[in-house]
Amino acid sequence: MTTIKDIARIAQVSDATVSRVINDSPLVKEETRNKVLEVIEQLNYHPNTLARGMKTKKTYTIGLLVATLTNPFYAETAKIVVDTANNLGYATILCITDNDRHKQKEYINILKQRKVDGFLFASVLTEDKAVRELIKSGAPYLLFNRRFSSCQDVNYIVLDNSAGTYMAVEHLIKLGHKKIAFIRGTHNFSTSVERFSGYKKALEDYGIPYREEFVVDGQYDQEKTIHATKILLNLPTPPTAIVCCNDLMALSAMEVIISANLKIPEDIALIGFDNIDIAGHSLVQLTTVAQNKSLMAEIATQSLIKMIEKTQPPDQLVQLVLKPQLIVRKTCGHKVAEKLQK
Amino acid sequence: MTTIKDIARIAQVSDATVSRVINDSPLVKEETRNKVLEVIEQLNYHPNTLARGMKTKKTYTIGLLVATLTNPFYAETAKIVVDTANNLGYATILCITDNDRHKQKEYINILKQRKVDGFLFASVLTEDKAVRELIKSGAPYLLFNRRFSSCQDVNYIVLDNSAGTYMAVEHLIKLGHKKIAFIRGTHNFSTSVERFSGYKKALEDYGIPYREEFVVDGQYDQEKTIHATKILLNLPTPPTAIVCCNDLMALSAMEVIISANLKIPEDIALIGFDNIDIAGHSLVQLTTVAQNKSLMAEIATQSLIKMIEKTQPPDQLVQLVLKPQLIVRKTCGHKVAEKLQK
DNA sequence: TTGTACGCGTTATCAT
DNA sequence: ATGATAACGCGTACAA
Repeated sequence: MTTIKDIARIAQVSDATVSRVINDSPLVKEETRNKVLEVIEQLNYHPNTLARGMKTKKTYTIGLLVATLTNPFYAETAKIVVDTANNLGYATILCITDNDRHKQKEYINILKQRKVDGFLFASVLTEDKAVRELIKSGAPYLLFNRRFSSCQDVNYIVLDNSAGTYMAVEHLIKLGHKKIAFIRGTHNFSTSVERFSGYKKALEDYGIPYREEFVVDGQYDQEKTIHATKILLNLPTPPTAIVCCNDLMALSAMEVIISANLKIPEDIALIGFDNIDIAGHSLVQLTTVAQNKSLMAEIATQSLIKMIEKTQPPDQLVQLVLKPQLIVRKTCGHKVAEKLQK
Repeated sequence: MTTIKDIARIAQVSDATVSRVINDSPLVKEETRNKVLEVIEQLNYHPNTLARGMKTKKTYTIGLLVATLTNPFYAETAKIVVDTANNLGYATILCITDNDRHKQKEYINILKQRKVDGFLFASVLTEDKAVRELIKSGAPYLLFNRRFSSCQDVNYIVLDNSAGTYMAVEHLIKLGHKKIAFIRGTHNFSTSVERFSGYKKALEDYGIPYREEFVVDGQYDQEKTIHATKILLNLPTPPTAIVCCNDLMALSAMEVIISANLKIPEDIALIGFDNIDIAGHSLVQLTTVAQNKSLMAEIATQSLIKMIEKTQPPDQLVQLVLKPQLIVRKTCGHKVAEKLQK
């Protein structure tokens, strides 16, 4: 392993000079700079980030904590984070929490030991002691996609999830639907909670009574969603439309509806959330609420790094709520048939 | 930031003793050990991995280089790698290469500077100078999923891709198909090359002449696959079956076939490769070649870490070729209609 | 413009 | 069983 000393020896200068060259210090003669650069090139020398980090207290590394990668939303998100961070000179340590508090806590410790410069949480639960403590410790961090239920003093960038489902339900109502069901996600994800509240608010605003039997739990889980959908279909008066907390759940609901020999959208309209790639496939054509994932992930990464580099005043909170967009495809059809309106 | 010295001072022992406690050395009296542990607990002390790495030359970090995360195959793979590594005490730095030589080279340098203990390449091209050099330098590494075209002295774990398409084509032939097309992937991915050779071999073994016009380029790209499929459908004598180099391409081909008002499998049978989640969806029901991604990723990670920890003799190559499995679903149907057989 | 010397937090070697 | 000290590779204050 070649070190700064090897370079110094061969270039016949001191370690300090080599260090200056590496760090683009202006206090070095053009001539010696070139001589040093030459040797660096020759020996294919690369400074040791660890040693550098010991002095500077900077590792140029961030930690990204996501619940899962099998949900395309997080996969796409992670890609943007890694790319953006890399462009700004930061490496990304990936941690997969499975929505498990303990795993997340463990990962936080690992990242702390590795002295990462900042923490990017894509999937916090509605409350989390370990994350709160980390925040209190003053470490640069940012929550995105999901946030706490109480977030006054917390940095976050999220979608206006409530507005998203509101638009979806509104769209269905304008299509003539009155019996609109909702398949919920997990109760301790802010996305899920907020999407549910948007559903309720839209019903309320349009004077449609809230019916408890139309709200079932899918918990972002395939099995549970299948079960929940079956319950909806077997209701004495089943819904004419179903809004799902995300696309993956809508996909599962779709399977149940089809195997019950019902037609989408003729018998049942369906709307998802996230606009994952497959939702646009001609076989699927899922109406859904889109969020600009790339933008969110990019801004999140940039903001975090600004915080790290103190470009942004440390006491100033980052709190951003992005607007969703309804993507109308085939699964909610046009006007609903008269017979279903009753 | 609390360091080993703080602990030592408060516990009234030397740094060395604290270090011994941290590293579970037997050479420390039970009494003092407890005293130290208590202080560690109190101050919530965590050893600095960087400083440790400086001495031990071990960072307990690996680099994972994947082409993309938007392909579910890599997303699932990355999840397993991260989990497996974590269980063995290693963190994972994620790098996304976009199949770009230069990006990959840049990432290799970044990882070298960070002194990662090993490199896991999920998506090398059929040849790559930067990777070859890394290998020559003696760093622990493992190629998986894709490998070089010439691999005598290289560690790799891959699927028997050739056997995979062979099984697919064989299945189609036994169903009565004779006009079987193949949509190729990118020429400099070993997966693509090997899958193509399996296609050719099956035709040969069953005495079906190879037809150049039946082989088109999809290059693992949506647009290109759509274009390629259109070409196939517009042939004077179009194929009765299409084998795609992966599921994502099959999904795209499917869109074209459907929008041409052709039926799958009645008019055209379709087979993919990878068995991504969505392939099993009731709307899709794609026949495909499955590989045990999880197993491959897990073995790969474990093998790499064995190499790092020298549990495995360093001169012994890891070369593993896993067997694929044909998953028969609806997109290739039963016996093909007489009229198509001609 | 350049060099010397120290310290970052830890482990390892040598004493004791 | 424990402590003092050097070393890992680098950056930087200070001196020259």
